[in-house]
Amino acid sequence: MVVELSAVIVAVRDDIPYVLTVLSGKQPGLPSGDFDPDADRSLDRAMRRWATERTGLSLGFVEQLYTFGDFGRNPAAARDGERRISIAYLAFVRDGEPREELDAHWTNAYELLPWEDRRHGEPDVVGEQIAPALAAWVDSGSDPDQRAGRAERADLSWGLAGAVWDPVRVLERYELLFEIGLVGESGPRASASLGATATLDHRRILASALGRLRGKLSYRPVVFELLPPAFTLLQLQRVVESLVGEPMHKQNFRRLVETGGLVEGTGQRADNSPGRPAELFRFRRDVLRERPSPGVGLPGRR
Amino acid sequence: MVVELSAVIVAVRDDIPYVLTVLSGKQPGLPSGDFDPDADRSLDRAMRRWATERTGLSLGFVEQLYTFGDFGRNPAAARDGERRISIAYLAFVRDGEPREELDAHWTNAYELLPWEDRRHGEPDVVGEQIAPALAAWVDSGSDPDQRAGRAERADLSWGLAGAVWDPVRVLERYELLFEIGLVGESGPRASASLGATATLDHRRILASALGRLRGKLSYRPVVFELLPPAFTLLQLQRVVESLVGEPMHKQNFRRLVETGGLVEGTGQRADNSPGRPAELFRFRRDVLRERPSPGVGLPGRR
DNA sequence: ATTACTTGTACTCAATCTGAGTATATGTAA
DNA sequence: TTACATATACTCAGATTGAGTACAAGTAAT
Repeated sequence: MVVELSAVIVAVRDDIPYVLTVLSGKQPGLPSGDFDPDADRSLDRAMRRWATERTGLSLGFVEQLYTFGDFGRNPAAARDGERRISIAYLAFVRDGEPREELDAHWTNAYELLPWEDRRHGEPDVVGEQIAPALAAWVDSGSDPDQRAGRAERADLSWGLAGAVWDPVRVLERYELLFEIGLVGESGPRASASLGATATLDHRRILASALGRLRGKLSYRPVVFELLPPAFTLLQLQRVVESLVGEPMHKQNFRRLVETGGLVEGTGQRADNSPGRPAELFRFRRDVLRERPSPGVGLPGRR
Repeated sequence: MVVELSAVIVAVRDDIPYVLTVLSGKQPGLPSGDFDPDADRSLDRAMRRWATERTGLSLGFVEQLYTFGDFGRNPAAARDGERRISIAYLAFVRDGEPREELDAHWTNAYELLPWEDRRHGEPDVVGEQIAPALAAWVDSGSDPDQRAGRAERADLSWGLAGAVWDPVRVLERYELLFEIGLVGESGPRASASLGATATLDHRRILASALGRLRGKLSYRPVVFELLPPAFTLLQLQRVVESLVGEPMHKQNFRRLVETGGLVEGTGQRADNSPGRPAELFRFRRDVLRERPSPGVGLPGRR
């Protein structure tokens, strides 16, 4: 059995979350490579070494995401009878570093998962294509029980029919679209408004990365690994919003991070801004010992 | 490379969280088996089938935990030059089911990780053995920077020196004990008050399972998978406490789950109790559509 | 029958947190 | 000097939380 490592390397720039992709054939895919147990003593170590060698980037936060091993989902592998499991990692790169490296590019994560960006309201795809397709899928259930089950699943993951939109359920949403045939991992099923496609199930891996990341934001101060050491509160807010995919109340956000002890002002101020110059803040490490799970909480999460 | 599946199968009975263990040689270990890609199309499927066959239990909630592949940590594997990675799963079994099966036993999780049970205050091991050992380790740092780093790590994970005890950081704590040589995965380093040992790094897997489980409790209604369909509020509270390892305020807990819409009363009442009979409640599924992340929140998590 | 004891359930109260604003400050560019 | 843009301070009502007090409804002992 071949064990493969793949990485979702994330950077935020200009309010857009980017993932590092490489071109494999005609489609973009996540950087990945086979794990060689003779070269590295542990998976985590292999991941770090290999990612830095391959991309030239220095990773900040790194976390193992999930191990994928579904031979039914990878048509190519199934055909060749290849046995391959893929261990996915999530890693952050600080803004400033992102640059084109080797054959790698930075791809807007929301180009691959367009329905996840709700900063400017619900994207049109949801109402125009996704919701109708979900409704049809629900109705096509064979008996009332199955239809009820399908309706609940659709409503919960997509926040329909009075249910709440949960930014964290990225994977659930993707899986559902995949199941009803709205997104394919390659081939003709793809439609532009449903996002660019990627090799194999790399979009699925991205979905699980985005979900994990969003969840983590609210109880671990991981955003700061994506920001320069000093930043304005608006910069911080924009990065959070870009990741969570939802807008936040500016004054309350400020209060949250300031009185929450997550940041502290450096005396300096940013100069490049259009309006009144903002004070530069830095992450306040001491918050870790004061609060068990400090994060920038998603709005309305209850 | 051999891919192995292992499972942390959890059940709660009499306010004690149990994990299913099998005897491998002289020590208990988690049930595990090699993954055969020809028998199962996906890892998750393999896990379910294999666990039910092997243990005769029907699993409720199942979630992939982590993939371990550190050849340095498994002395036996290193000696034989064996290349083996292990994909760990967390699974729940409802109370009522737990019974001895085949060669399997239910082991009190806190026998393996005694310092994690703080329901009756901080266990003596912490003050008597762990804290001093940590202090010694901090002091033995080669330079002030290293000592400061060590102190921060020790304080944060163990809630020392004014830091807060975070029930979720189970794995961090175990890793630290392992690093400073206080717990060994086998061999003479073991001391009774530091918990029973288990094969290979199975205690480490258990630690990551307990951490994940504790975290999950607060934002997903997973406890109910461990309880019978109808339960009293005190039963529910005791199960949560046993998993989180901390006591909770009874009246507030009741308010939390009742006004939080997590449960609803069945008209019936329990009869077996010593005092006034309690009403039986059931999980209220509708809460899922009302709130994005309903859980029984850990106390004081902020 | 009464009392002690046990557990369940309702309610209070102050402190804190949250969502949604209004108001004012301090820059740059026309 | 005036727009305009962003930053930051402050208000206020409603909800949530932590910590109790009080009372209800059973069983077992006297």
